[in-house]
Amino acid sequence: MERQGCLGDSELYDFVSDINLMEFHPKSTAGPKQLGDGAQSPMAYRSRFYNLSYVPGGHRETASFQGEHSEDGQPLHEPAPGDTSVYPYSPGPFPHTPPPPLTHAGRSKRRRVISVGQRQAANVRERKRMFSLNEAFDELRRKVPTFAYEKRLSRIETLRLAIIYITFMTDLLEST
DNA sequence: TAGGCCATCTGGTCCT
DNA sequence: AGGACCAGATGGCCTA
Repeated sequence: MERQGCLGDSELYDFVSDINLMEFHPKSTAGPKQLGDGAQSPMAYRSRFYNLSYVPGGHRETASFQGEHSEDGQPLHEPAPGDTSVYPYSPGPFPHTPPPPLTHAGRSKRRRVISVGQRQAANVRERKRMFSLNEAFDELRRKVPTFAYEKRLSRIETLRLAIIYITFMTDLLEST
C-alpha cells in the first residue's frame, strides 16, 4: 500500500502532533484525554483520535464503475424509442415512495411519469455520478497525509482530515 | 451480533 | 422534457 500524501515523516509527525492541540472531536469518545494511557506513539494517538483502527493491510477498494450493465450482466441502454411502458409506482420494497401529494382536484402535483427505460437510464446516470464522486474522494485521500499502515479513510474521515490539514497548513503559512 | 460504511435504487426538486 | 443533484431507504460486507 502506497504512502498517501507527500509529507516527510518529521513533517507528518509535526502535523499529527499539531492536531492534538486542535478542537476536533469526531464521533470517537477516545479524545485527547486518553493520550497518556498507552498511546505511546503519535500514530497510535492519532488512530485513537480519529477512531481509526490499526488494520495491517486492511483496505477496501472503492468499487469500480462496471459500465452500463444490469444486475444480470445485460448492458443497459437508453430507453428504446418505442418504450412507453410506465414505471410502476412504488415498485419495490422501498417504503420511501409515499403517495404523491394530491391537489384539490385529486390529481398529483407535478407528477413525472417515466418509462422503465428512462428509470434504468437515470439509474445508470446516478451510478456514474456517484462513481465520479468517489473518484474525487480517492483523489482527496491521496492528498491528505496518512500513515502507511492506516486503514483506508472513509469519506467522512477524509473530509474531516482534509479540513484539519488545510487549517494546519494555513496556520503554518501565516505563522511564517 | 451490532454498528459503520458503502453501493444502489428511487422519487422529488431545480435548472437548462 | 430531461438531466443533475439530493436525500431517504435498503441490503451487503466488514470489523470489533
